[in-house]
Amino acid sequence: MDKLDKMGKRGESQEAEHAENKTRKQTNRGGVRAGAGRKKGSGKFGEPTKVMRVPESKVAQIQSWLERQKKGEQKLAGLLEHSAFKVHQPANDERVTLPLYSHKVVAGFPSPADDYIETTLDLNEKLVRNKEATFLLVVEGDSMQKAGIQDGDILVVDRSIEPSDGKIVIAALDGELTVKRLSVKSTGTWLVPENDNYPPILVREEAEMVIWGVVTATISQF
Amino acid sequence: MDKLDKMGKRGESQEAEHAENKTRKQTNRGGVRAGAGRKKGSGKFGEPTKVMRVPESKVAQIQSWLERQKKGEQKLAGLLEHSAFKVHQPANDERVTLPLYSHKVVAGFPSPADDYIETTLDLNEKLVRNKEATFLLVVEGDSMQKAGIQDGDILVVDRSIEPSDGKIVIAALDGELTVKRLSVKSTGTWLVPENDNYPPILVREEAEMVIWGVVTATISQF
DNA sequence: TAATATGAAAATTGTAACATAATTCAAAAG
DNA sequence: CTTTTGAATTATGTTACAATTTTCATATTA
Repeated sequence: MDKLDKMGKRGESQEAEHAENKTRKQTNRGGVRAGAGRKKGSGKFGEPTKVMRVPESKVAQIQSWLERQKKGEQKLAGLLEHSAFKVHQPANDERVTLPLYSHKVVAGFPSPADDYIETTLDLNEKLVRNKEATFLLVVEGDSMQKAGIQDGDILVVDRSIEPSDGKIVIAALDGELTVKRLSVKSTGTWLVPENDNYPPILVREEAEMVIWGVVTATISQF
Repeated sequence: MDKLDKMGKRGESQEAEHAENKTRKQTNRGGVRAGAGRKKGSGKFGEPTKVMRVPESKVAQIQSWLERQKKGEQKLAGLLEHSAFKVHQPANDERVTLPLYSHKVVAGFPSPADDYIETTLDLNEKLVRNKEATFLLVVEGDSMQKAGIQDGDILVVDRSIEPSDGKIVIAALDGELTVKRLSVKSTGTWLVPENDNYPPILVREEAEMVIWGVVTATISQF
């Protein structure tokens, strides 16, 4: 209704103008100009779009996902900028050191005496080489069980380490996060679980894989 | 019906002359029949579809996701793999050093970039509850492999926690230091390895066992 | 009679097309 | 100089359409 009304109004006014201005076109504003008109990429997606056919039941999910992707990309961009391979020395103001006992030394001695303290260790320093490029993730699933990565573990992920063959990586494959061992072979790039119940995943050319970082440690809490 | 059709067929040559078939094309095969044509739901999605406009860069991901959704029900294992991360409980500590990302699985369409910074976490605070009573040990051997404790791991041991049934403990049994799961049964006290290649150890009355502490975490570095 | 081939009907599917809607900016108006 | 105007241009949701696929009663063949 509204739309129809607008159309009608526009048509009317044009007719009126036409009548008053004796057959002269009234285009004395706007018009053909270089740079006129809406800018490309000014839509809500910021890029060209395509129409695609999807099952009815999935429409809402996809729309929701696209919304979240939009917001998330901004945050991810910020993260990438922020942790772009800059080495930063961790402040040692709150340095916590713990006694590290050597298994060999204490073997045969049933009491924990201070004499057997081999060294002291700060867990942050031990586990975090590059503070600005490191983040933590919690694992769900057992696909890396043989590598000692268990369900519920906290992974220490270093974004400044170059992903290479044999490294355990956090990979976003077609938008889904997984932890797998990266295998770069002549047969292609593979994401290999360390659990016989799971098959290796071939990263196809058309797939979109983003490596978030390399896993440097895993922490299991009991 | 059958008979009528047959009659029609037989009168084929006369169809042009006699208008028995009223507006029927002179089709002698196929044609309007109850149950003719493609069945509903026979498409690749098995349900009605809609067209929607999406950003070009997301087309491949959505298609890939739809593919996996389709055959997703078949492999539960694969499904679990895809949601390899869960939300981690935020630490209630004020002090923060490392970002802890969480991966929320939203309505089956996970978005790795959505609200992924859950909190920040200090590893020392996360792993050490009682600093004065905590020490670290380096593991030798694989007797606790199934518990995720590997050779070379760093164990976080808390001496202030009361050893009890089911806890993983550092025990000095007759002068030999081991890490085992403590099992207190009616049959006696046992030190149980988590590796089928090692037998449980019965702690005899006359044996001298000293529990050094309870293992609260294990750290594997790659 | 049984098995195979045929082709129209019905549904699917990818993409083009269309109608608004939203945005932009130079020129006109104040 | 500031505000208003409106054509130009792109974006967006939906419909339309042509090509494809599937189905099955019937015709044809064996």
